[in-house]
Amino acid sequence: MSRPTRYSTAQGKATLEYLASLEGGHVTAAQVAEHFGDAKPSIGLTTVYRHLERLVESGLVRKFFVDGASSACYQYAAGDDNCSEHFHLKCESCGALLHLECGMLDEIQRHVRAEHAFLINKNKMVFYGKCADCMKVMGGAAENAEA
Amino acid sequence: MSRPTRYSTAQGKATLEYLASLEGGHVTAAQVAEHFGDAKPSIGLTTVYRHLERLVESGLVRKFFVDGASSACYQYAAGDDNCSEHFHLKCESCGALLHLECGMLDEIQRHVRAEHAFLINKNKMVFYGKCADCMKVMGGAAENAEA
DNA sequence: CTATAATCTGAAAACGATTTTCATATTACT
DNA sequence: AGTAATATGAAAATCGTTTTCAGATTATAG
Repeated sequence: MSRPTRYSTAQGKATLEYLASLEGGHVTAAQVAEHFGDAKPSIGLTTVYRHLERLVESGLVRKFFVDGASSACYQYAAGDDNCSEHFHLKCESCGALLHLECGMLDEIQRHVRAEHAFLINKNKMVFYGKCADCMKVMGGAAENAEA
Repeated sequence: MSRPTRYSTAQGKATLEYLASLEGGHVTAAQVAEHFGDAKPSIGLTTVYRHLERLVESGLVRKFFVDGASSACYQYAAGDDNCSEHFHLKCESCGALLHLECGMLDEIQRHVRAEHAFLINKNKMVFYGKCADCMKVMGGAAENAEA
């Protein structure tokens, strides 16, 4: 039914390779298309979306939404190895998107599964809040300040 | 600068009261507008968005995005009382949006703050994964099935 | 109670991300 | 080669949200 394509295409490979080359970095569909603006196999935005969607389905790429950003973020998932312990923290004050390496999330997963009968997909975890720098700067009061 | 308005308006009150009447339920801006389609103080979508934004800023209402849903969700925040221990679980298989009452999230907050210098805003927490029913039905394999 | 200024309302237009359409090009398989 | 299946991408269509702007409402002064 949703058998992965039997066709190999230059654009598909290029897209995946580009994502993989980012070493954990995340990009939007538009950024991918822009990256291939001049490249040999130029890739249109429509096609980028199609490949990204496919890659997400196949588990090779992570897709997540960050409130504040207008478009989805895509990130190479490295076969789950360097990825399963790698989560996102979004600072609501300065807009920074930080990475969090923390085994504690496994405990949460275990707990929620055991006590609340829900199996968390850690890939999409995004926590919102305030980063260290912003905490220093604004003590604990103030609000606004989108980067 | 962002002084809350000194004006009281029928639409603003109606919007807040409607949210509050939902007892923890969440709605989209469109749903709010639709709800007031016939009502005495009919409220246009534009105005609904404006009031919701305001209510979110003032902390009376929670706003969160759920991947898969195309629009933002708004939920009465009840002055932080019945709300601070109330989080969301989104089943990626059946689409259900479940509620989670769990003190463990406080531990996470404490840990991430202490060890990772980041203060999590628990309001926006949304965990993705698979609900109990879907786990039963599909064992552990299959994928698709948006509700 | 009337005037005037500040604020609100909402229809319509603008926007921006994503999806769909569709004609064309590419690839797989015979 | 030849045909069918699949991929491509420009343009159009969607859809949620924001902006514009003229007209309505409310606050406050006089």
